[in-house]
Amino acid sequence: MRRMTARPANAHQARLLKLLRDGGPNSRAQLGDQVDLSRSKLAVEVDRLLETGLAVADGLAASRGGRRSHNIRLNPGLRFLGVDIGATSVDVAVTNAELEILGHINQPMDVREGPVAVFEQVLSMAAKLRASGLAEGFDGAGIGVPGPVRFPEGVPVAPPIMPGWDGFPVREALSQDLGCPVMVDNDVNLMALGEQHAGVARTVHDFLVVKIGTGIGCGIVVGGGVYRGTTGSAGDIGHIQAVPEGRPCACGNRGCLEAHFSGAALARDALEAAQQGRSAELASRLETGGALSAADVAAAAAAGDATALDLIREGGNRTGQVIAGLVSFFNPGLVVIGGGVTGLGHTLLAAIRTQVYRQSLPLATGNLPIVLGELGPTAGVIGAARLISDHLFSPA
Amino acid sequence: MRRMTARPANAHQARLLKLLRDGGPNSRAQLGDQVDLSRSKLAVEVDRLLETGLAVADGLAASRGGRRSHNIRLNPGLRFLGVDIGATSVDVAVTNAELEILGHINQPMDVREGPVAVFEQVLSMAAKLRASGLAEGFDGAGIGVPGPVRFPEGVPVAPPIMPGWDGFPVREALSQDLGCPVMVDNDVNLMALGEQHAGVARTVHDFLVVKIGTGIGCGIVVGGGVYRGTTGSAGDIGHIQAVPEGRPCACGNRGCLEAHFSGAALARDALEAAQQGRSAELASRLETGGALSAADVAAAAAAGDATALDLIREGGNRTGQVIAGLVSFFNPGLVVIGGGVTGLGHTLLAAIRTQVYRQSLPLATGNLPIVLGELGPTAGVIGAARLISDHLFSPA
DNA sequence: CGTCTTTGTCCACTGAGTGGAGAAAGTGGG
DNA sequence: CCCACTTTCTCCACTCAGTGGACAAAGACG
Repeated sequence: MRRMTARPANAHQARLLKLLRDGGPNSRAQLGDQVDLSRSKLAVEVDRLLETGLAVADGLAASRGGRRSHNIRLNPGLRFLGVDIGATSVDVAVTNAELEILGHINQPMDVREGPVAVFEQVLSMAAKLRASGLAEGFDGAGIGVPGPVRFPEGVPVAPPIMPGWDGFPVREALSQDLGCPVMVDNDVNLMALGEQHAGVARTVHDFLVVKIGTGIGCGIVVGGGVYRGTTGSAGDIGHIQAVPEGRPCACGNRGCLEAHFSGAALARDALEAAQQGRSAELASRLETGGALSAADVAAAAAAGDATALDLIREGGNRTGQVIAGLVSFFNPGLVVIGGGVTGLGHTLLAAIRTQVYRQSLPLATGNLPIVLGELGPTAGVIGAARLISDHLFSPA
Repeated sequence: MRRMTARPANAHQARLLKLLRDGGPNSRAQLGDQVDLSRSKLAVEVDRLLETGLAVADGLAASRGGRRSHNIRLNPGLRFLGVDIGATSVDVAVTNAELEILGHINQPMDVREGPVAVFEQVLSMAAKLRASGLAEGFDGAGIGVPGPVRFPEGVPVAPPIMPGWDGFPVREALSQDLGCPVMVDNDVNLMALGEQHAGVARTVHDFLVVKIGTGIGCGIVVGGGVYRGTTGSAGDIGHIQAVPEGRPCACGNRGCLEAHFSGAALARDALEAAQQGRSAELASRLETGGALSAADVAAAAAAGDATALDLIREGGNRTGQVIAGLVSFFNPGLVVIGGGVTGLGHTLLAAIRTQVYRQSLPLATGNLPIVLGELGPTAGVIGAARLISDHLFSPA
């Protein structure tokens, strides 16, 4: 199939494309109910979408008791590639134009191997998805990387955990390799977009997404759009001081949140506890696996291990303290907790909630849900697809 | 003079009004250079503004070497009232349509006396300004109050330092009393608007304004617009924990920034230092004045008093620590420090800068100016005028 | 005094969008 | 089965904001 190169010619068409993306197949009449255009105008714009191939007619619509109407849907052959590059693994997924995941692969990987090696792997994963018959090509791709990005250019800037990526033209390079438009963003921002599109944040306009993985980051959504800050580093909360004169951090300061609680810090703490004999559960896991990770702590906690539970609670308190500050400052309508450490589940959530509800003022917390993300590991790739579709479904 | 009741009929007129407000008198041709409209269309819209009396012709424009052009300016009879209600004083000012201050009064007052008493005072101050010939009436008024506001309705919600104001229909009541449209906002947001309109933040789109007065608050500007949060309490950073297990705060928690550094806290600390004999300078000032305020500490510091300097430095450190967190999170393009405590000047600023530059990541601080506000006590009233003018200069 | 430039005015034309008339295609009651 | 009613689609004349070119007015400059 030849890839789509058409773009909406005006704001009306862009609007319609987004409605079709978010609401699935719709009849002309249903579309008309949502866009406030005269039927004539609507018909013209829909016809143009059909002509350009962006949308197609698709059978009869459910009857509402009158002349039968044909459904319009986005071209079912459209394919987006969503790539979520984490610190230690990559997710690659294919979606259709409605951003439904058709295929999803996750592989371990180390970002520090540099962009060339990583992209080789990403491309081979994309090729595998294509080979399995899910796509004959991609109409666009969204990429998330674990560090700040100069968004307009799609270039990582001074990323702490991925040296070697600084200034690498990710967008340019991938666009070349894949032969389609590419957008690049911070992984946390994409997670926020994902939860906004298909997760818990569908109806909220101002919210925060805190991702606790190898590091800690925060996606900020203001007025329905991702806020990236002046230099693209907004949401970089891992290096907010959580403990005065606390542990030394890789960034050179002491007491950073990330140094006290994150996937990496948690694994270190667990190892120490196991070695010092403070937890039989963790020690036995260490012996079995040869190493400990956040997942081991989660399992130990689930098994009722007191030390593991303490580690989670203490980390939750620290995180909650920082989030409480952000809540006072930002007054969001929702806080979403996500990332690899989400496996710690409700113990973690309870600790965070306790801190936030205790430390922030009632006006800010009164109606503030603090919840776990709904999409788990797919949030990033859905957000990536959403990013590129937002771009492609806007007037050129 | 009869008050203006006209409003711009469309977005073009609104745009023109704002250009005239921000750029002063302009010829039709100069306006044309800025709005990207055909000369014909521009002429039509300008004529309508002249017809409705919102703008007037005003002499000949400076020649650019061709047919001479008449200047257009906003009606010089338009008057806005800016009111900035602080915890312990009120500022009331009259501006013209270009938001230049024509008259400004400041009086001490206690917000806790409640809205009725305060408004009585505000109205009498407004009457005094009117009586002095500066205005025959007001075309609109902006009001800032020291607490969170449900912005669309112009009603304070759960304001900690002004009990008795909760739910009071400020906008409604003042609109009745003054006989003109009124908009209400948090005082810090107005300060941000003021610095954006006429101060240090004219060219920045994302910035923070930290106001250190009786309490501590923060104005947040995102994409050129004030961000108010879900319930209007965004920027309420006074109750972020700055010192773990620190001083008890009126809010019920311990270690809040406001409990450790603010006009009120500083005065308490100074009093203690004077009574304990740790500062001869402060003690003598206490004896002379009978009480101590932030201004006394500023004076003592200027005189070289070590204890006063320490108080300022320690407060600056605390504040800087909190701001460092906000900078990491928000990645602003500028941080403005303002409020009553600004008198502490560069000692304070240096302490804050040190903390922020040390604790936040280079990417966020690399090009981040941290400066004192430019407008001092007029920032609030200018922001108030700006608020109502933005409202009135938008299509109805 | 004539030429060039800037500014203001007029007007025919374009193109997006509207809203009503009517046809097409369904539902449901008698 | 027929008829009244509803929903959907299509067509078309009409409105209206806005454009851009022609021309006039008014100055600068050599």
